[in-house]
Amino acid sequence: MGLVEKLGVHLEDREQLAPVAARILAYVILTGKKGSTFDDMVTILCASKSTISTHLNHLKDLNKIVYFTKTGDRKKYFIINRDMVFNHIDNMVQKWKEERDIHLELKEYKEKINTIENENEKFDLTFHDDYIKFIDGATSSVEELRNKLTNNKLDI
Amino acid sequence: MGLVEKLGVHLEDREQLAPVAARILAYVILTGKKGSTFDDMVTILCASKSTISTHLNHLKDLNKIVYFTKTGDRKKYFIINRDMVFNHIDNMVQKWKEERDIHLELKEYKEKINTIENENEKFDLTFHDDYIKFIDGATSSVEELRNKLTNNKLDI
DNA sequence: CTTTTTGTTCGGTTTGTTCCGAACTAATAA
DNA sequence: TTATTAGTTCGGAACAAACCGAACAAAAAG
Repeated sequence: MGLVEKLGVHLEDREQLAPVAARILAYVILTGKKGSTFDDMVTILCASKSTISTHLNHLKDLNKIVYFTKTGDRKKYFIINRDMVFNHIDNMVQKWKEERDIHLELKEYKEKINTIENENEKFDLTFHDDYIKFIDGATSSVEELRNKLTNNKLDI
Repeated sequence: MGLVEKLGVHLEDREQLAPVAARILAYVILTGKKGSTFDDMVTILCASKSTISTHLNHLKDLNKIVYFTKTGDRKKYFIINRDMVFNHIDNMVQKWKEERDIHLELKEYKEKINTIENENEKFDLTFHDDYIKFIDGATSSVEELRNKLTNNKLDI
């Protein structure tokens, strides 16, 4: 499946995962609700058991995947965590918040310097204001969207 | 300056830069419009000339920084590119577009499988629909915001 | 024409990441 | 009890990234 590779490359970048970890996630997404087992992944992704084990636990720790079991079957069937979309949004918003705090801190620092510095070396603060304005707008619109998605989910 | 470190750590993560490259960007941001020179950075960031040279050129290639010169002075004075906010937004939107395409491709693939698979193994497509809906909403609101910021800039 | 300033380029070391194999565990099956 | 299944843990190999120092270049200054 070329799709595993294509999606894998994308996830590697977006989720900051090691190559095999990204392939696992891609494969789990492509396999869907019937679930993928440890052995499937060892075979299909051509990776060692230790590598699969490590990354699988890592992905579980990151809440990217969950698993179900079948009675009388010791295997774990891994599927993506349906909350991944929401976690993704929440992480994004969280990072924006941190970014906003840093810009506020920078602005504060520069304002302090500005009071003692001579006129033509004064800092231009519009950069930080623009950024903060952007973050505020982006955050509120994305959060609004998140709520809309939550409501849609409840409708089903 | 602890702020260089704090901002540096943040930029390292957000812009995917090497430690020293992120410190350079942080220092340039904190120095403001009076500009930072090559030698300033070698001294203050405690890095070798080769390291500063490489990363400085890299940041220039990435359009993160620009420089001005003074007549009768060979030094280059580096400042951040004022378009960094817009480039950041554009990159984000670009990545979202790529993500959207992948979700469409995945959905297409799963729809094809669904026609031949038995009922209880059918793929659930709402995941991709949710994601695409999220990306569309996020993109349009962020682009609207971008336009607002552009207009504000013209007002000055 | 030699020295200084302002960098660049190259080779190598250090550091960190990613993956593998081999040995292990814990549970079930024979 | 022994074998098999389903994984985990550890040590290290292979590779990649980040940084440094030394040698070099190009322009201006002395």
